[in-house]
Amino acid sequence: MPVEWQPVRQSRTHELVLQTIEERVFAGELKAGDRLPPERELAPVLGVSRSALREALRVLETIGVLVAQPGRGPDSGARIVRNPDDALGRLLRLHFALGSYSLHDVLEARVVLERSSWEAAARHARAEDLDAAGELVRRMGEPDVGVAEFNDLDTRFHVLIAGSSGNALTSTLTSAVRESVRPLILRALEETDDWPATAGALNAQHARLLELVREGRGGEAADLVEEHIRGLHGTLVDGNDAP
Amino acid sequence: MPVEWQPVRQSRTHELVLQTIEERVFAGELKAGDRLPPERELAPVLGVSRSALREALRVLETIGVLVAQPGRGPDSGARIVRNPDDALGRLLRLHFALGSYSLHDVLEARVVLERSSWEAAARHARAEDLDAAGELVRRMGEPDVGVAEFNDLDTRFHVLIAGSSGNALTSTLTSAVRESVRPLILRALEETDDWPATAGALNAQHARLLELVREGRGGEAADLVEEHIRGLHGTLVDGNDAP
DNA sequence: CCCGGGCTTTGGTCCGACCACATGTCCTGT
DNA sequence: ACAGGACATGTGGTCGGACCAAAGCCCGGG
Repeated sequence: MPVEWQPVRQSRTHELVLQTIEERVFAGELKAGDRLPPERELAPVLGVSRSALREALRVLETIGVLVAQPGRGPDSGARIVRNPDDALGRLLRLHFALGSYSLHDVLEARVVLERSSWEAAARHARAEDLDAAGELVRRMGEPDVGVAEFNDLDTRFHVLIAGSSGNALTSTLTSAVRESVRPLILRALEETDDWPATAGALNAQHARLLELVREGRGGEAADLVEEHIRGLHGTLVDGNDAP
Repeated sequence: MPVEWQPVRQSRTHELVLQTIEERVFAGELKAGDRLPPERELAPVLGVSRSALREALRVLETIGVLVAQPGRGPDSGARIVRNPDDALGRLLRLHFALGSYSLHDVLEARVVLERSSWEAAARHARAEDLDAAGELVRRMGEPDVGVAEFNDLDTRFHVLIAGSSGNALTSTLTSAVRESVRPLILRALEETDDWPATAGALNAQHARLLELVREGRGGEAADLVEEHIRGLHGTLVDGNDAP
């Protein structure tokens, strides 16, 4: 089998900086909560300019492993954090907009991830999460709720359940995937003929889902959430088509 | 319900630049393949310094929607691309190293994603992909294959099937999740007592999986791949524990 | 016609300076 | 002694200018 060659072009210094910082993370020398030295100190230590260092830090920031704050005091400077959700959300949103993924792809991924989430939630969800979800359902059921607010509450509902499943990774993925189609779903809901009826039907499924989870019937919840998602996505118009 | 407040701090100009570029992507004005104006032109147009613009471009680059090349000619400059895999892989790798996700989370996510991939592959996979996968299995079956190479081939095997499932998103996610535990799996394999036996057992499952896909028996393939993954992850030692 | 060297364009890097802001510090007035 | 405010300090954020390296383009010489 022919060996796969790939370009080396590792000349860019900010990538080298990035690599050394990543290595310290992999080695466990940098943990969440740790602070990096100030840019003006770290740059000469690494032998690079402040600009190059800053670009590396910016990369880490967009990945969600670093935040930076100016000023003085214990919270200032660059700190290692764990915030993958925003980063993953932006990534998927942009790539979905660029057509890297078709609507069909997103639908199937949502089904797979949420089936798993609901099944796990039926086993592990804490009562307070379910209560919060119930509150969201109650609010979605009020007659004066608008399309935009409904979409927002629906997102939070699904993300909340994913979070209560006890699996941080599938929770993050679920959230990001749901976010990536949020504008599409919003547009579809806005074009609904009979909005109150649609909202009522969707929310009835929400209530039933929550009920199933409360009773620990994960399998049925998984089936219902699949139906729920497929039904909603069926009304969406695809702006993209997979390459 | 209390309204959720969140800090505004939108002062950083590179984020504003990022926002305007993202808007053009969402509006469809920037598509894959398009080229951005040179930095020295674009920066004054946007009313920012070149540094701030560059940091925004760096963000887009780490998300995998932009590549930049110096020089002259049709391939030079900053171009919009669609390459989410590397970005997502780096993101998950770092966050796994930071302990954002436990090994259990990754295991469950792998199971869910790959079950779906194999089921879909049994329906959609092209013959050439299966032939390539067969070649990988053949190579993994040779007695002289080392641990590192086996790990590499195994990764490519699973990623190849995910790619042949016809779903770009689950393929990307599968690949990224598999990559995030690559070093862990490598270490586990290195500590195996009877390496040839382990390799043989794992590869027998690979061969059987491929056979099932060729025969279109997706459900059985899904079950077997779940067993395959759970078996392997059972030998891993967790360096992280979910927070 | 070919070919080779210089030119232009482009991103990559570096340096020095300044800005905004939050905090610490110290001085002063009561 | 205490409180309040003015000042110093440290941090990331921004800016402008300069130079470097590489990849194509162009033109002149053979």
